[in-house]
Amino acid sequence: MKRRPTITDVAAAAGVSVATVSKAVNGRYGVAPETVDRVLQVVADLGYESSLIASSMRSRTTGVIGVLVADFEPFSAEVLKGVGQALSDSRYDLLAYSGTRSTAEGWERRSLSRLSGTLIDGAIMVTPTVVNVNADVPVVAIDPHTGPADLPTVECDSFGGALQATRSLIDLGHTRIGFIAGRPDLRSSIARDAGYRRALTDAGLPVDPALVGSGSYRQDAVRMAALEMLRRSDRPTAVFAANDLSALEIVRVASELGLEVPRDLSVIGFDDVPEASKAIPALSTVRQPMQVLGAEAARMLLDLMDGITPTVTHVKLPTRLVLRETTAPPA
Amino acid sequence: MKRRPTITDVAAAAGVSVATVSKAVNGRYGVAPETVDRVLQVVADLGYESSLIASSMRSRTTGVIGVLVADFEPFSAEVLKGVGQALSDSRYDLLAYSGTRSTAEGWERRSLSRLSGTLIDGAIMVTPTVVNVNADVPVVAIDPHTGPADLPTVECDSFGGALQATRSLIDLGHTRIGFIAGRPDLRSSIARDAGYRRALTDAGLPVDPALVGSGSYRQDAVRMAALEMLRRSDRPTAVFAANDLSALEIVRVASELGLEVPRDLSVIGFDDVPEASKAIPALSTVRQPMQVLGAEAARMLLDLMDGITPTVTHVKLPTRLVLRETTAPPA
DNA sequence: TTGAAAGCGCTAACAG
DNA sequence: CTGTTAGCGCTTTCAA
Repeated sequence: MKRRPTITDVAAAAGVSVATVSKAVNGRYGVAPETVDRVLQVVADLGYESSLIASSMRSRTTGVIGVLVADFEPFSAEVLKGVGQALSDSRYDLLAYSGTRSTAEGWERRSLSRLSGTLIDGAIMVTPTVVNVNADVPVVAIDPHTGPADLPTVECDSFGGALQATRSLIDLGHTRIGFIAGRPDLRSSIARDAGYRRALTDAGLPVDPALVGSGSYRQDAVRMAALEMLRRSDRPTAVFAANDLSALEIVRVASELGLEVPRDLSVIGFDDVPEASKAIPALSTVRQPMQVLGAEAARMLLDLMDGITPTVTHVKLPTRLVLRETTAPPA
Repeated sequence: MKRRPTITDVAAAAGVSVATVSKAVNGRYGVAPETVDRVLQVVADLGYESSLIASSMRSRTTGVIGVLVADFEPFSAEVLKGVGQALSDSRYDLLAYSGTRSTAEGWERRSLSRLSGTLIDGAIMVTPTVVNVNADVPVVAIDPHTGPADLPTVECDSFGGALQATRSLIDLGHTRIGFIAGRPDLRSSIARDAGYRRALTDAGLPVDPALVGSGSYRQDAVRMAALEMLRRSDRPTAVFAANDLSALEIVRVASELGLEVPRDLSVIGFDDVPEASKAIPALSTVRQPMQVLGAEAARMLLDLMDGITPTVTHVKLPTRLVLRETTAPPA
């Protein structure tokens, strides 16, 4: 907890000006070799490291890529791993930022604004609520907001995944199938909702509004919706949830209500976060390649930053149904 | 990609000085209510957000906590989730930083130096190689470097875990048990090594240097060590690896060599990262509570930043053996 | 109640 | 080859 040495300290100790230190440290032309040596020696002695912040204020470029997330939950964590891997042999540092303080709508707008222009050379936004941002750096969105996307985006086939999940429930013999929706502002959530409805309709089953709850990916909202749905006398025998964390919460609620999964209730989630397969019983779900999502976004961003106009600006990756222990025919 | 508005833009548009804008935005005393209103209106219109970087250069405090990792691999990702959860209802933003560019020793020294003093109010370093850092903010280390730690630390019982893992192999009937070591600069790696040796010694088994490889947690090094070890005529019938990623690599190498796991070779890892249970065959491992590690560190850091001297500065959490599909009696 | 001015640590002209 | 100077966007005295 000693005070960090600044460029001024180094300059003083080396008996040169701060400008010379800057040049020496950054390997700029026009410094005598012996001066460089002396400066670097002092740098080593003092353990000096240039402040990323101060440098970035002047030099418009920092070699840092930012990943903006609402929260460090399992989904973002997986995406982050993918981005990290894709960037591991690039020359960029990686900075992940979550504005804990502003769960409010528009967090990414704020975060991006605060970091861009100085700290980061490019950004990846994960499940942004707002798509129309003003940054002075290239931005790629993963699983973006609904509405016109002027941003390059990477997402997965939510409609197809939801269709498949719901169909599998139907194939098992379920006819009363509930749905807990996700964040209504995300394009992917809407697609999952649509996939669910389509599967029912295709099978000639009615869509009962009483079996559609709004969870918004928030634990408390999911709990409330699940409680209401499962307490009904005509409760569903299966529920499809728009993401795994919601599905896991439903399983919890079911068990509190004395319902056994999957005997009394089948549950399918979406994402296949690590927590899904670790749960007891292991959660059936729709796997989306989260790490690939991140890696793909990183690749696009890298191109963008190199001034390359990407040929594909909207990537959609396939999903796959993974049936585990929370699905069974109705009792 | 419009240019981000700065405080100067706001000032101009509102017809006041930048100083006034600053005061209005930050709710300082001494600004006429109507001026405040006008300024905030312009702020909203322009979509202005103060630059985190510029602010942090002047105001010694930012409300941001930094987590410094070498890489966004599974272990750090889990830790990050824990930190995020612990901080979710604090007033702090969370910033995770990985210096991709400097895999070199001392990355955390550099990262910390570059971020602290300006950008972050406190830091958590994950598996730092260097423990003697000069930051001007409080720092907590997770799974730290060996050597005298003047830093508060959080880690798990690596010795006990390794002991248990190796013993379980012995109990299965194995007598030739290999070990692929981790990063020799980490205290936890050394403890795992020691636990392995102790288990063998306790059982009256010799420690064969030919069965101890150095992996350093790096895939290529692990591969080489595993290859060498498994090609021997007197190859081990079981291997304990200092972390899961190493163990997974060993399984891969074994299969390339035509050895079937666990029939021809038992493997146990350490950590229980999500990838371990998803692997085929599912990896037997020593579970360490990675998220709790992160949460615990966050709690300590919060105290430190509040000026509270923590009563316990070195937390050690228990581990638990999780036997899955990569362990069996020797053929 | 407001604004002018200094300065955080650093880089980039430009002089010397 | 080196130092002086001028900011980057912001906050904070201190006068007006």
